[in-house]
Amino acid sequence: MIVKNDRQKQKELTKNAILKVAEEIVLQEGWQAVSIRKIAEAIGYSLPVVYNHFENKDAIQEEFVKNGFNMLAMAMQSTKEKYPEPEQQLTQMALTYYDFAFSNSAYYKMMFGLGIPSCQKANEIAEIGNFSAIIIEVISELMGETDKQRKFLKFHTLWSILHGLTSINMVNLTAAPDEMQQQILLDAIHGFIKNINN
Amino acid sequence: MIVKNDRQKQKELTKNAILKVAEEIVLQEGWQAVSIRKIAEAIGYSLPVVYNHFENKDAIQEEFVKNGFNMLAMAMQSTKEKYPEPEQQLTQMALTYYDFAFSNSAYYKMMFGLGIPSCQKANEIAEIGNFSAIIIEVISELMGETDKQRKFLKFHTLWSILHGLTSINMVNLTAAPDEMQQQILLDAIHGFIKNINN
DNA sequence: AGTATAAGTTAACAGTGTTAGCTAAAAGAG
DNA sequence: CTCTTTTAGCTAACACTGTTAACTTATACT
Repeated sequence: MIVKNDRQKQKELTKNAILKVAEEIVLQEGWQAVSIRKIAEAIGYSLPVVYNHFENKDAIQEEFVKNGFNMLAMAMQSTKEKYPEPEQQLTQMALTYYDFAFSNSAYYKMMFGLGIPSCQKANEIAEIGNFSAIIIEVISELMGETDKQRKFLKFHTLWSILHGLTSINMVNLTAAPDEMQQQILLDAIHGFIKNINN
Repeated sequence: MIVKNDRQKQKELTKNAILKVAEEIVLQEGWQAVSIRKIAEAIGYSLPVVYNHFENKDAIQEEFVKNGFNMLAMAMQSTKEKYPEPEQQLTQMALTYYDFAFSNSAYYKMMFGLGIPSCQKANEIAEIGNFSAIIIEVISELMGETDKQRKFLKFHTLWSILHGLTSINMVNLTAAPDEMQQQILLDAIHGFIKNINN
């Protein structure tokens, strides 16, 4: 029925409204500042209405994690298409990764916060699979062999390097100067590519 | 006075008691399960007494971060002393790092949680300096030159690799099989050492 | 028009970090 | 040994948090 569609449409609308207002708070004050009450007030409904669209607060966070991985995957895919050579692609994609993390640090923190609630379910998030696939594709072109497991291993190594650099700078543990950071990243990627067939 | 010493002694005693009970909760249920009320009840005092020893909850967490870095530094130093060759030392120290992170994951999460509260003050924590020094020492021996900045750069790269591997496995994002993980780590360290003079 | 279903409400439960204000005990001075 | 000052500790409260039960109102269907 048309009426039923209207209902569903309305439901999606308020669901989007919830995510939108949540994002505003996340970007301005971080995830810890998001509360169900703030969301409810902002969308003009009473508190329990939020629970009609999300089972709990963690479910909202999960949406941000998925969204974040999609954004990251799109950014890297777009960078990849700008360069012809795999080596160049990978290097530039690494810079894109780093850039994404700091331009969208609120998202990045939610995606990788070690206290992530859905820790067990993290490997079930499809969006991460898409992200992985994009990188593995480039790695494949750089590697002579085609052993799936070795490609996955190399992907895992690369991702670790990227995330490690990013997160250590993010918590500002070493306070490396700004101009040094890109150098470190390029140094690490260079080493990775040089060693990709070992 | 002796009396004054007794007072101070008592104060330190309850401060240690607070940290001890906090650690118990952290190890069993994680940091998010720690509450000031639980601590107060466990040490047999009323709630505000905790605030006589720590300015706020974040101050307690900071203690864990410091402690964690000391434990990690000691473990790596101890491993280092077991091997004569720098290359061997670095490889084994990497394994120790990884092992520490998963044997003391509650500590590790507090040390590196991206939502770390004292984010700005993180570079002021002296314990991190000690930890850095131990690794930089080994790197120095592996590097021909002695440019301080380049050594720091290499240290930063290595730490990023270690932390990246660790934390990505910790949030279980890729679900790499267990036997693969050590291989990845060794692969990455091998690449790092091979490239250390580039 | 009357009934079943869904939407939205208020109010409460069980927590959280943090602080103001009071009381009881110990320390220092006369 | 008493009196005053300092300190230790307490109760109670504030302003929040996520989550849920129970009730009301409005919509849809027979």
